[in-house]
Amino acid sequence: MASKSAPRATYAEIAKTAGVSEATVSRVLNGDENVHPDRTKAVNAAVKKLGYKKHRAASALASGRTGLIAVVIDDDLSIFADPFWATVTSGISRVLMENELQTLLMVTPLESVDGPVAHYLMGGEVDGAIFFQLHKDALIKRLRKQNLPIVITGTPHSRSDFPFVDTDSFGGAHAATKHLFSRGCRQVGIITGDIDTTAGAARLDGYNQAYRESGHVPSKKLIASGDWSMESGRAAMARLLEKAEGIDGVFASNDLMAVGAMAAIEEAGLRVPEDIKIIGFDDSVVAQTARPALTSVRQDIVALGEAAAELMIAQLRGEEVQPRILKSELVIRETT
Amino acid sequence: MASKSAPRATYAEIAKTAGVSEATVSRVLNGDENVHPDRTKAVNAAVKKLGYKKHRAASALASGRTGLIAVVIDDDLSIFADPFWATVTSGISRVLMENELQTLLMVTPLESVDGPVAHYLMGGEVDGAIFFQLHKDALIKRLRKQNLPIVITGTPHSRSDFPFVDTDSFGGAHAATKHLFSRGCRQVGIITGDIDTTAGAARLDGYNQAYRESGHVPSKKLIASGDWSMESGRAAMARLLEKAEGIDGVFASNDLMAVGAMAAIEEAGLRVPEDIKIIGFDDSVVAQTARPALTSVRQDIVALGEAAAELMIAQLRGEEVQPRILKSELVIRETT
DNA sequence: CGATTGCGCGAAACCGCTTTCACGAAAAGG
DNA sequence: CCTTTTCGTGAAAGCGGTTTCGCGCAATCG
Repeated sequence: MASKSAPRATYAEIAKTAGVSEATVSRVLNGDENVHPDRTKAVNAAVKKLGYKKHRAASALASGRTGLIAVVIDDDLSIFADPFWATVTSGISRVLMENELQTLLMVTPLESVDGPVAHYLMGGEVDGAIFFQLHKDALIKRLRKQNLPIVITGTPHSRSDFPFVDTDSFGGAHAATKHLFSRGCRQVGIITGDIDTTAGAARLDGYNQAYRESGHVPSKKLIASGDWSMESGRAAMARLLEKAEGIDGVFASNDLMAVGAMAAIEEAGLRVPEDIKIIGFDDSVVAQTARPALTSVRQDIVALGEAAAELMIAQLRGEEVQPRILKSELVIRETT
Repeated sequence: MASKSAPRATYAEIAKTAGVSEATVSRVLNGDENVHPDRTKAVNAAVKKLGYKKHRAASALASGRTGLIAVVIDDDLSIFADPFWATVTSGISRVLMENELQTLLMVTPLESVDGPVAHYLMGGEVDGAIFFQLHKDALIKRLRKQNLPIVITGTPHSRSDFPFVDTDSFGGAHAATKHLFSRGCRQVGIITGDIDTTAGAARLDGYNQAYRESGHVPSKKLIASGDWSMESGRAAMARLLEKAEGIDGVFASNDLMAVGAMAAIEEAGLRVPEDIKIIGFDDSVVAQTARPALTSVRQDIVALGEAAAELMIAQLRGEEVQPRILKSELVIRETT
């Protein structure tokens, strides 16, 4: 199909022009210490002169290392439309590239432990896999058993020792809630995300903790559950307005729900932030485009991706790795 | 590193259990017609029995086909945070996977014609490349010359015969502008995107065309330029309000600028849609979260990705391909 | 100073699949 | 019935690196 205009250089040529054996070329190109400096120099010179680039497939075949890291999004397409994941991915990609690794993107529900993706991952086609939005971890366990380096983005449900990276949801929610109190709110409600997700649960925990520290007890009436969507935020806020009289502050577990809540408040004839103050989570575009602009908990999403990639690379090097939790930060705008 | 618990099956074993030669196994597995049905059956049975999966690297080395398609985003990380590109990518990924191809993601500025990415692409590491957000096409031309199948997402600047896919920007802008007139607007302005981009120019053209069809001539005062950002939309709208008295409708070339414009209108003490009607482009999340909810031109972004992948696959098959322009559609909400 | 150790290096096997080549058998032609 | 094609097939030569193995040589030891 693709005819190569410039027939790429091979070890054979490098070996010849450098006056060494192919074995030595390989040693130099793979950073083997035990090569005489002179030869190393000769090889490097030949490499540069010939504009040599290693042939991945050949290298992979011989060494078993493909130089490919899969980024697996265990969901259908829609999830990837969330800028969050795209941003994480770009962070991953950058770090991987710097380390001579390529990012293989797989957006697909991981139905079964032996679906096509599973086979792909277990078939040694990649050197490691980074998971987003993991639903069940049966597959992961299998992969782990095969010594496939794994990193999970987001806190996994099971208490297993999977390497993972995540934002400090608890801390962010805690800070947000505290900020609402410090701004004079007395009755602070929360709109939770899907409680089955670890992030949803952690944000609720952070809220509860901050509430207790303020010396009060959060009434059940102040807690309304959503599912991360704008519409669910609007509905949850409507319920709060009805049940929790005197509510004057709301921590929404993500920006989309916060915007929904703002709509509900407006519909009820109240004003943000005068009557009710609002904080979101994620500091996404919608936080910035909302009017009034939404105070939100920012996570450094690119850094999250970078951390994931770094954890992967550490594993590839055979190092032991610890989960990494990234700090979050409150960005104060006009809704508080 | 990764010790394989189950040492994968090879052609040798399949050949033995099927009672044929490795060559025949290869033929069957690659869809060669000239194999006796009996042997084909035997091979397929053996494959299933042994749970065989082809070893990509080996296959790639021998055949020169890697099964990898690069998705190259010629920009820094930030661009990928735009849900637009992520969504396109997910569409691409889905179609590629269905065709046994994998998506290799490369997010990086394509500085030069012989940067690392360029070499990577020219080095036969991938079977094809799909480009986003292409800045200059020197590299593309080179790749094309090497017979590397290429697809560009978005309309390329040069009139070259690159296969590309795009949304009908002209048509969308045209429909949006017409809609504003039909809603009773008399003085319809436009906030353009970056005019140097083909999309920016096409949207302006569509606006002009619709204006002329309405029997009027668009005054220069009604045209303000932005750069796709919310802030630029706000500034552009402020200028329009100042210069173009009587303006009662605005087509913003994307949603972000539309939202910025709405903010400016509100700041000026006017109301949307009563005083000024607004239409955006993209139908992104912000269009849905804006209050009032923004009327916008929707493009089927996933389909755009799918079309890109299909064009790639067609080229891989050696077929001639035509550019593909996808229809856009007006989604009417509360701002018109 | 002979024996042992260790270092640097090349020969060659190998990774798993693809593809060319040539050969025997069956089909077609005379 | 014999020759010429056609068809199906296996043997074997790669594809381009990596890695094991063992050899010569110099440094170290007793």
